[in-house]
Amino acid sequence: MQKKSVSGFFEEFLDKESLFIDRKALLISYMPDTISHRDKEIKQIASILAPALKQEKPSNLFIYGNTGTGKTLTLKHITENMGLVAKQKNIPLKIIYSNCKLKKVADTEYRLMAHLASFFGRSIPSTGLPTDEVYKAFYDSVEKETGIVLLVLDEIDQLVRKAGDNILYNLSRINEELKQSQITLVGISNDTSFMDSVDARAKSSLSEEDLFFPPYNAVEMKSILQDRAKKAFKPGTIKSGVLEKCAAYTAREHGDARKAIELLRVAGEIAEREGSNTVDLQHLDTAEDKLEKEKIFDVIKTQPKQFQAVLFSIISIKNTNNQTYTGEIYDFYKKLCFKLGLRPLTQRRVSDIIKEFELMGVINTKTISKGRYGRVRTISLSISPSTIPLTQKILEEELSS
DNA sequence: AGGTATTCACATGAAACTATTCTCTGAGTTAGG
DNA sequence: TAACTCAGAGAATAGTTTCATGTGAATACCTGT
Repeated sequence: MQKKSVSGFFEEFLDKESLFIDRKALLISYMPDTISHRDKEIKQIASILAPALKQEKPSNLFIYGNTGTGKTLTLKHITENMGLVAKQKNIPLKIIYSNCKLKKVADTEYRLMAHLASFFGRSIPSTGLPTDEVYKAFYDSVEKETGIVLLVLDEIDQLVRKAGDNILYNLSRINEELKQSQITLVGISNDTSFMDSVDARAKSSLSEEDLFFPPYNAVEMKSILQDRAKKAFKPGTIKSGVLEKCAAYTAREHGDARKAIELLRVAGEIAEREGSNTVDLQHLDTAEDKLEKEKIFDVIKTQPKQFQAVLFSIISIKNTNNQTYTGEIYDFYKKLCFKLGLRPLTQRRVSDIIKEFELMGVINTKTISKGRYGRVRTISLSISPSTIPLTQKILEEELSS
């Protein structure tokens, strides 16, 4: 009996037509062949980098723009093409792409250099060597390369924030010493004001050209979504209004196309699981909800206990009143630690943890001055109210385990 | 009334410390010739 | 004597603590009218 119903389920599953033609087109890793609404930027970047094909060193380039504005995609597109041309015409051109945000890969000076050296076939231990040794290894291998080296550092702001701006300075100085080859640095940054914080010396030697990627507006976003949807879904499966809403929602936030596409994918998956043969607005709403929950649960599960305790404190206080301050949270947190037998951290540290939660997008903070009554950081949750009780419950479980 | 000075409650920064992970080096040990 | 083992020195990193300094505006306190 049971067996039959299960096999029936599978048969039905196979019979059921999928909504997707190609789900891959909605994944973050997907590389479309053409990039829409970035013609101007593509042309500019290409003309800046083109000298590399003539064995002349292109200017260093910095690209700014919010997440999901197509910076990385555009640059990958261009460098891939350049690499192809170079290969065809036998031009020595080495393109290195490195994402500085990846933990344990390239997020410190040492690791970045080690990672870069690994592109030249040098393997460097993850620790134990002095940093200048690693620099030398990288320098040596670049020197052997003889030609132009295009060094693309994605999310370079993360690296500089963590490791200081002398990395930029050092990198720019390597060029002066290189005889056989030259490095061109292409930095990609999500933080628009990032260059302001960089040391003037490094800035003058590095930031020779820069380019800003504006966020997509709702119209552009819609056309991007349409392109992707055409590739990913069968014709006619998307109800009218879905793409519009998806575009409007994300354009309002930050013009983050990545998020819009992910939203669309999840909506599609939900619709398919429900056995619906169209994706409609209701699926989009569910998807939005689901993504938010996933984000928060992911944060909770991956953070250490101290972080969980702080978040739990924030949520617990938020339940009773709407505005909280660091001090109030810290008091609650200390009591909580006592109850849990946890050694409480200093307020200084908790203050940082709260800031990190903001970066993760779980809370919103704003520092305001209340005059005589001090300067405080007001904290509010950026989770939708419906998720809060569940979040609290999960936190409680995590903490007591 | 108008202007300065204080003061609160943290925020923010810098440096130093702790613990852990990893490499490298050289002394001591072992086994085979 | 060559190969092996193993402790100790040195590095990098994450996560924190300690100490120091900064901050914005509501109040307190003057001052001269």
